[in-house]
Amino acid sequence: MSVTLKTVAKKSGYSVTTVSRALNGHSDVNVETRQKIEQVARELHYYPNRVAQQLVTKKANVIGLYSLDRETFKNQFIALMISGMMDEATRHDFNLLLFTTQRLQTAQDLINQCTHRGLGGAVISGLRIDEPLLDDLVGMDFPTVLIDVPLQGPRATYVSVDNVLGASQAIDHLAGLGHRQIGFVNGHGAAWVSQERHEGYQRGMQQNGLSPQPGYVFEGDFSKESGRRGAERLLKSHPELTAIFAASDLMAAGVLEQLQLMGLDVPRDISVVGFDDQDLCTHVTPSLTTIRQDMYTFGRVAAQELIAMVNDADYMPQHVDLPSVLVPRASSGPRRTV
Amino acid sequence: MSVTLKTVAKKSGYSVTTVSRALNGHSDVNVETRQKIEQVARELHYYPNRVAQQLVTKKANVIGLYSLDRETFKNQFIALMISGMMDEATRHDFNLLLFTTQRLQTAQDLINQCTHRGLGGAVISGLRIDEPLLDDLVGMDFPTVLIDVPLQGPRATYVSVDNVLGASQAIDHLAGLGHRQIGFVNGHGAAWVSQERHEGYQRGMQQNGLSPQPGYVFEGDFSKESGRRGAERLLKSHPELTAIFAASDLMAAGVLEQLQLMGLDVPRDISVVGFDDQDLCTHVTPSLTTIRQDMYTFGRVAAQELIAMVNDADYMPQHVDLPSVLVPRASSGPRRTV
DNA sequence: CTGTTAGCGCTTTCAT
DNA sequence: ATGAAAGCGCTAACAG
Repeated sequence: MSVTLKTVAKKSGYSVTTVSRALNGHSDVNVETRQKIEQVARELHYYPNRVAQQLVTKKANVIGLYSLDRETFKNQFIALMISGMMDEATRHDFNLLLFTTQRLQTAQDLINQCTHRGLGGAVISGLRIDEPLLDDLVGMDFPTVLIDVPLQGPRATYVSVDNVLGASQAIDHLAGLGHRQIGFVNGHGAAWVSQERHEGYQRGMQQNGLSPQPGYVFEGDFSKESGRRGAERLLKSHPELTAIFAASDLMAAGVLEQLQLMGLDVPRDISVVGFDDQDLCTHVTPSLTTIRQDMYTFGRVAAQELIAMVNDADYMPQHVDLPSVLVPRASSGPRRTV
Repeated sequence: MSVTLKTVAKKSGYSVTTVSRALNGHSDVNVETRQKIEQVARELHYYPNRVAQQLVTKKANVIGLYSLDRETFKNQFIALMISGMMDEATRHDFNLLLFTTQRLQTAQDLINQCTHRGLGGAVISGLRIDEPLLDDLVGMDFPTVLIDVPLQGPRATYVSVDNVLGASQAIDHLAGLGHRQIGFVNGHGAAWVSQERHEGYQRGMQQNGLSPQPGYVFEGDFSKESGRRGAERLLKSHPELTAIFAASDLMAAGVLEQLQLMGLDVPRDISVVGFDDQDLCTHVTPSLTTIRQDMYTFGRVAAQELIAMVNDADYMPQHVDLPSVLVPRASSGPRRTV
């Protein structure tokens, strides 16, 4: 049937053990022997059975990705992250398994599910801040990397940008253009990044000598529709606003749409800044100024940390704050001089 | 260490064999015995070791996705497809493994790589029409489902929309609006869909009594930039055009941008229709009329066919033509009456 | 340097 | 209805 170590052993005249060692590059094999064996293996199109390998070594060259928030699957966010993870996994000869579980039960169940499938560790994205499982995860002896949720432990870490900084960069940019009344359309509170960006908004305002009024803040849910509602609501109650910062590009696109519907010109009448730097920034009119976070690198770094943990039980995982950078485009401009 | 069948056997007082059968729902186990065993298993938080299971049964409840064209990873296309595959896989208790291999060697190597990793079958997306491996794939005894590449065999099939029809729908729509000079910005020729959509364009023109001039066709590469170039080139040589059909939304977005740059009003001066119905259709201004294909369903159907093949060696895979539907939006309108 | 032996965790004849 | 034994394909001591 399929060609196994035994087949190669028989054909080459060596024992299974020797063949195994030869093929795995152990040093205690005669050079000629190795060459002969490799030759035979090639002729036979031998591929090691990873399943059997895994069973005995208990080394799982597989990492998993739990993408909990199905909605994010619709945007580039997750696709780029997967792409980054795949690249990094390939580099280390790891495979990437995708999980669809919408809701994670207990940490222990998660870990069982993983280990018994031969997973060495998992990246978890889209976890809500109020998830009880979160606390349990720290103590467990199973490598995890969270995306955009703060968690640090001997076998757990997270990757994100400094969202406080990112948001304040947006405010700095707007303040630098002369804006003083700046509204904020935030994502929903169950996301850690929302809390952080909110703080960044406040801090940014204060740093620029502006007073962040509570009424300037609208809590959306990262959807485009909520961006529209946010813009409408904010401007209705605070017509003095000359700029709006949205916590995601998609919401910013909604803001843009609503403003134009209301007959306002962006950026002449009012400026808009988003967050993420997805492709849609260049599709909308005017093109969207935003705070860029590189999701591809998120994926790479997450996979990198995870694989390091899987490969070395003593590896101390590092939290990585990726850079957030302002990308100025056409949607932000100097404050309208009344 | 971890809890295995043996652990459950010991604790329950039965043999490993019986425990295995009980847990796998075999009928030759006393009801009480089963209940006791299940009870113990639950207490112990027992999870079967899938790796060991796989090794012995050789049944791999894992399907793979080869996404060959890294570029498509950046758009929703692949993300939605993965989402659909994940849902379908979960329904059947299958897992989804992602492969990053950019280039596939021979069909045999592909199959070896898969089977030795415990893959039951694979979905392949982004395969070029000139790939030599394509022909070999038909004869192999390894379940494959291709995306947008025609291939039919006892263990292989493909899913796509009827691209000829889809493209002709676009032309019908434009012709119905009175357009007679319709340009076509196509994707690169290495994609099967390009050939099909080109034919659909031609057929659509003929069906509407219009003569498709070769000069009305521009070959792009699915990128936004190529859409811009296409629009520029076509209009420079054929200013009589009153409509442009692009073989992807992204290219259509480029077309839109270029037209506006040239001072043309869409749809008053010229109409634009895209293909895919990605989110960007509603982000651009004016919103983009397009031919919708549901990538989520692509994924579901692909996984479904694949899993059917994996589970049943006699299953005759079906080619599935998903519907393509015209989604009218603001970028297409009646022909300008000169 | 090479081979023998054991065993990873599970399923599956084959007895009982 | 239950258990003993063999083996999936591989690696890892341990001898020699």
